[in-house]
Amino acid sequence: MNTVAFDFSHLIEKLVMEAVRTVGITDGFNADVKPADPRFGDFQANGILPYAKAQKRNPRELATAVLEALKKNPLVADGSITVEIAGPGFINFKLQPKVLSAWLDDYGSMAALEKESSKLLGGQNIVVDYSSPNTAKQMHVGHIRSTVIGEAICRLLAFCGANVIRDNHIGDWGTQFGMLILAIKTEKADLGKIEGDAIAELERLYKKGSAMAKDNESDLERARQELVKLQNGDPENMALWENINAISYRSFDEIYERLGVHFDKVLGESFYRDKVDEVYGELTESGLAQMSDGALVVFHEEHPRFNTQPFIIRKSDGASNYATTDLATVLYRVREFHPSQIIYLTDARQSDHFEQLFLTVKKWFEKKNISMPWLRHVTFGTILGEDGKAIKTRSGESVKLKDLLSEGVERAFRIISEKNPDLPESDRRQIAEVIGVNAIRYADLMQNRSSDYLFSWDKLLSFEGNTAPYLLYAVARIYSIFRKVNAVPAVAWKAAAPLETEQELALARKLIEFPVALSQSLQDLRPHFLCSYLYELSGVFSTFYNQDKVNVEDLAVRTKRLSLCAGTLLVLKTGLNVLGIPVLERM
RNA sequence: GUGGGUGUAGCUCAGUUGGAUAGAGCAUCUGCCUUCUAAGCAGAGGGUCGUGGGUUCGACUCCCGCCACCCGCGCCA
Repeated sequence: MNTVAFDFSHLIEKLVMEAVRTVGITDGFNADVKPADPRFGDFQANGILPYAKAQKRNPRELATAVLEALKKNPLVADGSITVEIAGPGFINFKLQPKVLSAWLDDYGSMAALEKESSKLLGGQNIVVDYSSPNTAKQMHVGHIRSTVIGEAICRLLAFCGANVIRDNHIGDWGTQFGMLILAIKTEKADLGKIEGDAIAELERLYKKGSAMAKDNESDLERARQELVKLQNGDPENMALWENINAISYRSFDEIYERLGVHFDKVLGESFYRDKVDEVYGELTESGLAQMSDGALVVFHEEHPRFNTQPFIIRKSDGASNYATTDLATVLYRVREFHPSQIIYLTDARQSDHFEQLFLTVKKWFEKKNISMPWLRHVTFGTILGEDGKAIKTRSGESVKLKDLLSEGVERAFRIISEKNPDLPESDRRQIAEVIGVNAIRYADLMQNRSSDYLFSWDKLLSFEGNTAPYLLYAVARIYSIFRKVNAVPAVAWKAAAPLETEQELALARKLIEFPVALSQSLQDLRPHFLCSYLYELSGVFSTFYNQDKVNVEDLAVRTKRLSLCAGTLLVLKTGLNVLGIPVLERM
């Protein structure tokens, strides 16, 4: 049985709202509770000021009235929470040490944290469409964001109680196959007998086919023919296509394995190829789509741009495109998974496409009386090269994801070997794998996803400051403490001395903010809020670690500090797990 | 042309939706390893928040104008 609230900002908001009601305010009031600067308290309610302004009342007087009402609340009356007014009318709240330790006791296990957090989304089905590489090409640095941010969002949603369907919408049915098959046939390449890196060989063949088609009109025509044959189910080309996909999937899985990413559904665009006729039919029949220059398109009359900028759902040559399969995919997902939300992770350049898609689906579903899930386009910025321009897929210069990960692991291995030469090499290799891969992952997660970022080896592989190694280091030091005292990490607040030192209190106060950071990340699906929180928590822990020795003679003090360590470990582990990052017991 | 994004310390970035003295990391400088892992800790310097107006008790945050860069805009995904 829990003795204190999980999310104190909610609790305090409730207190304020109750107090406000007793002074006669019934509506139009927003408590606006947020974590406070430690100088002022643990939380602050700023809502008095805007309300007083709107009502033309004196904020200080109003705050005083609310304060008097707050004092009647049992938690304030018994001294668990102290309240005061500051400045023009801020209300500051400070939690007493016993309340902090009560929280740490109530929520001292991952199960307890997850149980509370899962109330946020309570079992709704959410489809997340992320990663989505194209077959016949290697995953490159540009795929990091969708994959890593997408995975973190899936884990965040799942931790907050959603039933997440991870769907990798592979690009396996595009125009690239005509040129690729052309090159394969020209070289008489045997896909079953490629030596070495098969996916790299496919990529070479694709580039060759692409160059052939570009230089020579008849080759371009041949490529088109190969594509048509494939789309008509020609056995030879189908066999090639299946082989190409098998090779591609193997290379994707290598990356996903390293990143710990596992999909529930891997339905490529090809999966929808027999479902597009229904889309043409329904959109035409319902009057949403019309012919224009030989193509089937959707205009949105009420929209200032999409009234003239078409959403092309069938090309003039009769072939389907991205828009078609996306429409068919929404319908399939709604029928199959009954989601409350469908979330797409792609870079921001596709905003128009998704806006048009969502508008079209909305009207389509209204006509067909299908309930509309919340369609969300979660965008992220572009990864830029040194020249400030987007790293291009076909430039041949793009950094392969595989190489990036290997470089990260290599660098990590050198550092570990230098810092900790006594560890056996196999241990150092394992540790390096976790640190290298997750330094890269974290570098992507820790910044606000909407901005572009400059690709730089040093940045992605940095091991200092706000990085995964810093967080993992804090975790490793906690494990080390428990090894030293020969105990397993667990909280034991009943036997602990009261929280006392500045560092102990600062750490406890940081720990109880976990639910706030979690909700903040969830609200806009921005993992960087959680990263910032975990980084700050690690910083507060490091200060505590340097100031307050844990392994001391006084048993009650030692128990308290060990409990703080266990609590910190728990929150770090849980938070990192939400981000998709495993922890290490030593490094 | 039009729509969107970005602009905060030398560099790379945060800034919880209008709150209290704008914060980190890197780089520079000063201290701290016989004591639980120094990938760490304590501290110093470094800012006209692109720019000009406006709104108000209060603006990096909201509104308007301007500048710079990036991206999208009919058969790629």
